[in-house]
Amino acid sequence: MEKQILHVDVNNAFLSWTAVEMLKKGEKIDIRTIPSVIGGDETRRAGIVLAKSMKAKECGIFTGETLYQARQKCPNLKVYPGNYRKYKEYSDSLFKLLSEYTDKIERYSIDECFLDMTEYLMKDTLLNKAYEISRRVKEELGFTVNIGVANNKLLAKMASDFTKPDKVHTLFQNEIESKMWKLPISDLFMLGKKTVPKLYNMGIKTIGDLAKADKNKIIKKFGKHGLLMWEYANGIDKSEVQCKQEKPKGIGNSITLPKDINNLEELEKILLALAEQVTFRLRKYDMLANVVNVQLRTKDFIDRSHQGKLNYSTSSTKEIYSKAKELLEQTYKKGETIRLIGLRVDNLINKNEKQISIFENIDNRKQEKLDETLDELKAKYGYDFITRAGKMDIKRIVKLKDI
DNA sequence: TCTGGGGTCCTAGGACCC
DNA sequence: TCTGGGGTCCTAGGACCC
Repeated sequence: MEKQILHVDVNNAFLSWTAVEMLKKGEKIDIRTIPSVIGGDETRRAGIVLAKSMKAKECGIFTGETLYQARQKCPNLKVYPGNYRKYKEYSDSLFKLLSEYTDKIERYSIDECFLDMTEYLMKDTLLNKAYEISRRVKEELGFTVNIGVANNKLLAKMASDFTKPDKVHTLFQNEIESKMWKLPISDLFMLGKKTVPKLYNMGIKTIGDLAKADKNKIIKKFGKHGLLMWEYANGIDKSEVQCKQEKPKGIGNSITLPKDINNLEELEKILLALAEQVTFRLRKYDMLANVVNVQLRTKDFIDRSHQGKLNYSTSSTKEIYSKAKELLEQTYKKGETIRLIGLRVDNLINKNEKQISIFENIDNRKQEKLDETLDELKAKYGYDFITRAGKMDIKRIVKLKDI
């Protein structure tokens, strides 16, 4: 039986949600109606466009570009900061509303959901449900969504991306040719800025060109990714809506430093703060890791990373930090000027799947216990309550974000 | 005050083993 | 002495997504 899929995508999510929040607080101007963007913090050297209004888009502003460039394009642009805690609340409210329609729902990102409606349609049509959802979200939550209606996830996602805002679009099998094949290749999901020029060089400019291209030739040139893009161009996607919230495969935190750093000692201090954040999140999932990865970005935007394996899995701040420090020393070249530092842990397992390792430091167990106790205090009194000695100065550098 | 942060998956090449 | 070759694990880096 054919699947009945909806893809719900919030229009200009961060900007819309900020607009709704401001209106609630008595603001007269709806920032959705003026040239405006949500931007990162320029004083922290994170000044990029995170979301834009339609008016800002008309000026040629795009997500990801610098606020500096955005202002050049639109001198009267209004820039507002983001509020992730609030965004999570709005995201939750949307998810709650959508959950009334089906249990088979996948939270694809903070502002996108896939709904498998196959078993939940009764006498109504998929399209009617889409219109109902669209209307209810607008009336009850105050922001608009685009909804894609199709028989698989890929086509639903492509459909929700057609014209915006506040639209419902279908993309059924018999509409692929008329609605999708005429689109430029860059509009296809999973075709990024590196692949598009390569296809152009092969004379493939539209999604239709790719769909009609020789499958084996595409596979030969692009490997596995080639097969995927050829299938997508033909509207083929067998993937299921993933209802259950999957455990993460890895957890990482990174920070663009407010000022470039060119010595190991200062980097180590930041690394410790990152280790505390990363392992705190790891323990919250009741998981352990045994791969540690340290990333550096130089002032010239050159990225370099080193990873290493532990002989056992752990969530201990001390153990992870100790390995991370070792990796940092391998990665950092003396005197080099660093813009960003990041720490990730990978190869995660559930805490209860842990095997006893002969390599494990007995101290590790005690450390994990200590960490747990500290976590409980953090949960009770707030993340900032517990601080390691000598960490206060780092606090001003690494702003602890929503955890 | 020009370029975020959090993820997933894939690939190429080296080490190592038989 | 004419330098195999398959399999696995590991690492660094890249491409893509929101």
